[in-house]
Amino acid sequence: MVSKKRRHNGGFDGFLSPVVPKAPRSAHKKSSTGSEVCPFELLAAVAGQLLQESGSSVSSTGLERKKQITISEKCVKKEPIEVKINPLRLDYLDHGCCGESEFVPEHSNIELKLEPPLKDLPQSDNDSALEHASIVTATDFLKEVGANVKLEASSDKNGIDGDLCDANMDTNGTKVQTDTVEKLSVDLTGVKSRVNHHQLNKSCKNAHLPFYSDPAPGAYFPRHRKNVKIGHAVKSFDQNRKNIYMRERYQAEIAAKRRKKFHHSSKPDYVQETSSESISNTPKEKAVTSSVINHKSLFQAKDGHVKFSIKSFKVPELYIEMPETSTVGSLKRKVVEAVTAILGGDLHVGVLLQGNKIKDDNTTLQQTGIALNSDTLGFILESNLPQASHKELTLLPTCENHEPLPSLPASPIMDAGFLKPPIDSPVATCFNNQIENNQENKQEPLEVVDTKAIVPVTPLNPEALAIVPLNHKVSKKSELSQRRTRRPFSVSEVEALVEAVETLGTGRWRDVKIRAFDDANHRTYVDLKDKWKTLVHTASISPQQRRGEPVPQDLLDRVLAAHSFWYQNQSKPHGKHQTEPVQTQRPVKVCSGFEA
DNA sequence: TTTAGGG
DNA sequence: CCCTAAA
Repeated sequence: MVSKKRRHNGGFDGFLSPVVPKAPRSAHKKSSTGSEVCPFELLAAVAGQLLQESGSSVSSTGLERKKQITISEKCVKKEPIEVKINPLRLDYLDHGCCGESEFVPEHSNIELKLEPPLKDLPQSDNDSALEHASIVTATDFLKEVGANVKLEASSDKNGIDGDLCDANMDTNGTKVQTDTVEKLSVDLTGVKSRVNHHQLNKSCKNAHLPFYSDPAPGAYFPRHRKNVKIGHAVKSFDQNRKNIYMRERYQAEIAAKRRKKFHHSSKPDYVQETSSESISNTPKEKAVTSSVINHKSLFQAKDGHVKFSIKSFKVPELYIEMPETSTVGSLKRKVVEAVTAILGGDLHVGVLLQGNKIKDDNTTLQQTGIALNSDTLGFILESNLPQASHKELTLLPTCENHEPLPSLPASPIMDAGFLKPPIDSPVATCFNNQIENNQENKQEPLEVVDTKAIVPVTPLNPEALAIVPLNHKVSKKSELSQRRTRRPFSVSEVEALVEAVETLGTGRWRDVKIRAFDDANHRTYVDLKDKWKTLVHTASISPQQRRGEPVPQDLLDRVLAAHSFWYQNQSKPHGKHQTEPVQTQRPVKVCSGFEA
């Protein structure tokens, strides 16, 4: 590093300033390295201890567990263990008991995610430990909600369906409902386990999410305020599947950051995004690219009104043809393009009931039976087909449900990934927020859907179409989550940059931007700063090592001169008139491959 | 939001 | 280009 910096000044015969170390303005250099602990180790440790505790007695306190988990989260920045729960209470529905295939309105969401690096991780030493780890997380999570959770771990994979619902009541008499069937997948290097959260029906007083079969008695985690049994089964799944990641906050941050990137852009690209996706029972799509996102729709019926909460849409079938020699990256782009093309235009939504598309837009919800077949209701995005059309939206108006949905997660963010629900049927409907975020996947992570963004639109007037604009954004959204396309600086841009830096210096990128790239929305001051950095580097290496469009040597010379000059006169923003002596002193070299 | 640097 | 700690 040091040598690198010196190099910048070295080799330049113009102004050789004594290498005055620039006062680091930021000290983030190594802040977060080294001390981190392998997430896996943490998991294993935590799990191990828990196992012990649970095995020996019920003495371990929730606090202890929590603490440990907290620690791991802290240490493992990149592979956080996120747990989130969104308890909701509904008073309208009274389901009998929950069969797995039964669709149950979503009252709460339990989301859990373990995201260990699939690779690079030391082989886990103890499968069960890992498995427990995941359970623990869930437990902890539930605990926070004030629920008493009992978990039984099982290593067998069947038994997933059992009585999922016993009701549950916390000691405080608070009902905990988890009608959301959650599927959790955890891939722990070699250990593949899957955790399933089953629905807890509110109607039931005691919700039990039992862990089916369990060879390990020690896998019991009592000691919580409420009783919730969560079924757990170990299963293997393909590598692409990643874990569900749930921390809203985390994602929100990321999303926010993403947006930041475009703050210079004249258009509000980051506006809203909706996600594309669909709901359950739509006929299976086999398109290679079909990015089926998890869909899940909340369906509520109450006093003559119907509420819909669409969390995701299924993207229409897409066909993409590419030569075998195409790169995965190109495939991804292709998919994005295809999806964008569909979403880019006017938005059309198709309503599916029991797999059949409802074409008569004038039919009432009541007539279609939607109110009674909520579990087979689905929505699908459609391309600009003549037939489809906004009419479909009238559907919403019909239901007149203005009421904001209860407690929908503020930002149910989910990434669409390539996730093939093991069961591709109605049951899938119950899965909630499954997230697949695997870069290796060819599936393009479609943006998440914010239920709130959609649902509110319900109104009975053209307003509904107001969503359309959002959708436009949607298409951009997918772009947002991507790396900006590379746009090499042209020689003229370089020249403008050099010119600006010569006069403004190297510590006022904002000004440089305004001065020379004010109209170039795609060039942020950070970009300019970066470009300058590369220019300095380029200028200090031999021409043979340079790549890309060659930059005139004279420009590079000016770069070095300016760099040198400002380097020694660093932090002298004021001298408004500091002519760049650089120019003057600049050794006019004719290009040549000197350098060194 | 900007700056400054590492990735 | 991206990501982010600092300022």
